Order: sequence, then structure tokens, then C-alpha cells
Amino acid sequence: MPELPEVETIVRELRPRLVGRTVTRPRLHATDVLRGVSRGRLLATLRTNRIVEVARRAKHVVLRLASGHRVVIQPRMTGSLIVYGRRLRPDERRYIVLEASLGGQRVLVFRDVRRLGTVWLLDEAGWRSYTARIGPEPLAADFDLARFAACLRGTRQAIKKVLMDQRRIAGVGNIYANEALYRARVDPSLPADQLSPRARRRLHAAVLSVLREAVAHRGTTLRDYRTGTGEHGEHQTALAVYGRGGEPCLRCGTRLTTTHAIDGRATTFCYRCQGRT
DNA sequence: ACGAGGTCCTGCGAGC
DNA sequence: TGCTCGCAGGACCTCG
Repeated sequence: MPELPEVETIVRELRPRLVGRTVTRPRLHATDVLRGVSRGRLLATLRTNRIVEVARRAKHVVLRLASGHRVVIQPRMTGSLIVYGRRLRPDERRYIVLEASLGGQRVLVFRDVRRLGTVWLLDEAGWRSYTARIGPEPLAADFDLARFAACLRGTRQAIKKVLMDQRRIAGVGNIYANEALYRARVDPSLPADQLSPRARRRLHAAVLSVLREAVAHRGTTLRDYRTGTGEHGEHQTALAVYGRGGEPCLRCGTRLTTTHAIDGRATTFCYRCQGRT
């Protein structure tokens, strides 16, 4: 499930393969992924347009075109964005949502088994309002403790839910919220406005270090996630809590607990290490 | 402001 | 073996 580190990995691999290329032949195989744009307008805009920038915002891949439009793709749960330099095998063609031929054999493919992913086409004004609704980037140089504290201010919601709220902080999903809370020894159910200054400082550091390590590992592949070149990430073996419910805590040996009490999503934590502080 | 629950979507594994 | 069912869950929605 692509979160910030996975999308960052995708973008880093797509960038040198896409920037400067012109879309010769766009094809759309499913229309239910489109948001705010018709099939005809998306294809007409892509055709003969040049990709001038590939960027990440939160968990979204942003392709800026020479026309000034941006194609924004959210892979969500099962989406992948891969550049191929060869013809695809029939099994690789399954679940393709959008493909953009780029001349020669090169083709950008957006594949999404469950089609929970979305594709937007935005002009300059549309992009400004789109990005304005998303919180700050946690890996940006200016995301210091004060900015993090501001993200948590004014809500009594569980800290885990707040970490995953894209309007407050960009790019953190279920896996890395679990991991960061464990690393910081913070109770996931603690109301966000009740974190002590020390706990807030630990959590700020943990969010940054967890995300940076996952980026260095090119993301976490549990099932569907692939990098921009179709490879697996390597961070899954480094997870301390996600998917480890019932197994021993790496710090104290206590059996890790999994609940669905926070927003109905799997939360795995150590009852002993992550007490209320 | 908040929590609960529904919606989208398909593959997979558990249970019978 | 073959069927049904619940779950995976990010982002969005409505309702109370």
C-alpha cells in the first residue's frame, strides 16, 4: 500500500525515465478511476504532450506536462506505476488502468487490481487548491518540532488517526503510523492534544526516521507494491510491529497486540512499551 | 468536534 | 472440492 516512502521511490525511479519524454499514445482501460475529468479530455490532453516534471505530493504521483496541466495519480491500495522499455507479457497487461506510450518501446503503465486508485487532471488553479488541502510534507527541511506540534493541535482524536489524516500531515499511512508510534513509545489511542512535550518530541523524531529508513529501503512490499521499475521494496523485513500481532515485542518480548479500535484499521502495538506518557 | 459506519474495488484465505 | 464470507484499507461521504 503505497505511502510516502513507496511513492517517493516510484517518483525517483520514474523521473529520469519520463522527464523530457512526449506521450505518443495514451490509452485508458477503466474510467471509474477518473476524478473531475472525462476520458476524452484526459486522453486528448496527454496526447503529444511532454512530461516536464515528475514529483511526489503526500502519497500522490504528480506528472507535470508542458501544457501546464498536471496528471495526479493516487495508487492507494494496490496501484503501481511502472516504466517499461519492452513489450509487456499478457499477464503483465492484466489490471492496467492507464498506459502512456513514450516513443520506441518505452511505456508508462498504471496498474491497479482493486481500482481504488484515482487519476486527476488539474490545471494550475486546480492544482493549487488540491495541494492546499493536504498537510505539510514531513520530510521537508522545515518540518521541525514546532510544525509537527501544530499538526497535532486542537484535536482530541487518537494520535494514530491524526498521524494518518492527510489534511494534517502528508503521506503517513497505516504501516508507518504504527511503526512511528512504536518507535516513540506512544500509545496509539492517546488523544493527540494529550501528548507530553517529551512524547511529542520522540514522535516527531520517530516519524522522520521511520520514513527516511523506509525510503532508503525503497518501500515496503507486502503484496502489491512495486517500485517504478517493477521491483519489490526491501523494508518489509525491517518492520517492528506492522503485521507482527501476537509476536514478541523486539524491545521487551511482550506479545504485540492488534486491535481495530482506532478508525477500524489494524493497529499493532506493545501494551508494555507504549504506555500513556 | 467527534465517532460510527457506509462506499468503492478484487483477491485471498478461512471455514464449512 | 467448491462455495460463501470477511477482511485488506485510503479517502471520502453521511448521520447522529
